[in-house]
Amino acid sequence: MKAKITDVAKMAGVSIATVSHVINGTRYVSDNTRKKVEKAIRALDYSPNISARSFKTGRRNLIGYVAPDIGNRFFALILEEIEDTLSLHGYNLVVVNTREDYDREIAGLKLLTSGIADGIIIASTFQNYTEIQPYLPEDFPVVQIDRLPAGYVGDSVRVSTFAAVKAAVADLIAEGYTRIGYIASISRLSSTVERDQGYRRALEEAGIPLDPALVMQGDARSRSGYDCMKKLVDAGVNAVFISNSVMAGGAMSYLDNCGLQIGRDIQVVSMRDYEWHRFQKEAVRTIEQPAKEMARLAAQQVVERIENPQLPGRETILRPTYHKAGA
Amino acid sequence: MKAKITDVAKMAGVSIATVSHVINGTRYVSDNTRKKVEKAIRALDYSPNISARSFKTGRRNLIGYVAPDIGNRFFALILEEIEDTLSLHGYNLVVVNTREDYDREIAGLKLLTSGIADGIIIASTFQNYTEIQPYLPEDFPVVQIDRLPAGYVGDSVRVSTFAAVKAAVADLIAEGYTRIGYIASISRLSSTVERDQGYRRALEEAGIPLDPALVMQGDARSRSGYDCMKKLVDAGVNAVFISNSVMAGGAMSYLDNCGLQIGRDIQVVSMRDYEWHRFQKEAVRTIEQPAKEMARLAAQQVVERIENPQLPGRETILRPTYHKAGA
DNA sequence: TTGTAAGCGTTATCAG
DNA sequence: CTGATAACGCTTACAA
Repeated sequence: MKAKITDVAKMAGVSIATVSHVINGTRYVSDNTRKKVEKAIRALDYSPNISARSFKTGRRNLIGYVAPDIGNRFFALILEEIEDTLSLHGYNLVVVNTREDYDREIAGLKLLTSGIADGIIIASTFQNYTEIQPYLPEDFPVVQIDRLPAGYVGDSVRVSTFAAVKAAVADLIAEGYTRIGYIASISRLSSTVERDQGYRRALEEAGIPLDPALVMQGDARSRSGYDCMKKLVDAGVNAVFISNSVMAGGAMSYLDNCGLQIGRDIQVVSMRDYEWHRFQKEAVRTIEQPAKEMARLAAQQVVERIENPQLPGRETILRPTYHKAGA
Repeated sequence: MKAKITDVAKMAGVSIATVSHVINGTRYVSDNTRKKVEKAIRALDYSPNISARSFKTGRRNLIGYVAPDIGNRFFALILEEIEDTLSLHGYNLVVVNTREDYDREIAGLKLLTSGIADGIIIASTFQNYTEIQPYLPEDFPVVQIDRLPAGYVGDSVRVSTFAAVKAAVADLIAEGYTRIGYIASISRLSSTVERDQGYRRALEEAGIPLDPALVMQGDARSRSGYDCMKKLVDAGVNAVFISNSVMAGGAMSYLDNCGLQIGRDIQVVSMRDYEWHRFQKEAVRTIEQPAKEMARLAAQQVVERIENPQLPGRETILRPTYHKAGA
């Protein structure tokens, strides 16, 4: 039978209050008593019952990470960095993978907010904040990461890609490319919307009419990158902007299959959420998201919010970096 | 203020016991009372306090996943599949990333077993079970995955690669390749040891003496794959066996850099822990690990162990598949 | 410098 | 079929 605080108290000949205070360092205890208590703890191999403690204190030292696709290296990278940062602050990480599914996300939020977690970091699959708000108790510590549902006001960390996308597309135009295709990601996401706008604005400012045939709606998976690229090649593009790394993988796979060489036969600009494999490095132009940085900041932010609920909401916006030579 | 069970009981005009039983379906409740209770629950937007419940029951419905490197796609894949499987059974996943660090692994185990988790799935970085045994309370549900520390007896799920590695190397030999290099992974791991043996045995059975200059000790990271490949090329290999996907990425990167074409200038056989990117597919021979399958089985196994502690220990061994044409 | 005792919100054991 | 009520193990006023 696992030892409890009363056993320690009995053995050390003190009250349970004293034992508790020795453990938590929460009030002065004489050297002598402390030693007796510590000895008893060792002798009994005692460790506090975490469930009892969190029941009593209301804190579980657990943070939830609600991600749309853990299989996507971008979100896996964020996961890793969050875990790392949280462990520094004495928190552990509970992972919920929603697979871009509304119901799974809501179920996850319900669960996490029902007493499982002290706070949540979420990359929501919802477009509007009102759709998840009912499942986030008021004042529950939440940090939105990467994506920002419309109408949300509060803590968030994300990367603003509008300017970088616009500049990259403008750059293509300046070099004489005019038939510039675009493979978009899931349209309801704020991150997608921003990239849409960057693409459109660049064309607009150059006086190039938007050709709907060159805009492909992808679904953020590799397969759709492949399919969209195929259609764009058939439509005769000489350059393309791709909205995320996963689809870029698929798209480049297609280019490779039909012998088109990037940088020579076609220009490719892609968002880069994570490191690329070899081969892909040379000629592809990339807009790199500081994923780790984002994750670290988000983790710090939840912890701060938990430990100081009065803090005003903070919106952190990072900038991506454009690599014309590839990475 | 969040509603509690007493509020519901009061509103429905029943005892808290009845409310509890309605919620948990743990004893018969008349239709009438049930409806009253359910109505009150909705009206008050009540949900049970999970902390109180787990304090009382001693169950937290949380499983720990202790992985050596979440950044490695292999372990990320396993993570994803574990999460998926566990959620089916009503469990959530707590992730601890040890980064192949002894201290982090021990700290993680201490934490998880101290009341955080009901069970643990672990790919240990330790060679011997005796080193972690002190941190795993007797009868604590544990499933070892992928790696099997020496001396461990109990639940485990892994892939046996000895036969496949031996066959693949023998195949190279049969085709006339004799200078076959080997890039090994972290030597203390059971998974590495098995592959070592497969490689050695194949040479042995063909009567080829082992040339130490052709055996490189890697560290499971991409960089070391690159460096080891360089040395092997300098040593004049015409084929190579690589012990994991991550190092294979680095190794192939080197081959690419110096213009050596796989399948023509050099044969490459590699363990394949996860999907490859394009380009790498064609000529590389792979030994594919059923990572997802392994993860699913491990998750099911912890749950079974938790729900039926009497169950005899079960060791599950899966077989990899050899793809001579690549994937 | 330390002890006493009141809860925290459930579940589960009795009784009825 | 339902209700009282005693735990569960800890933290934290309040007392001394």
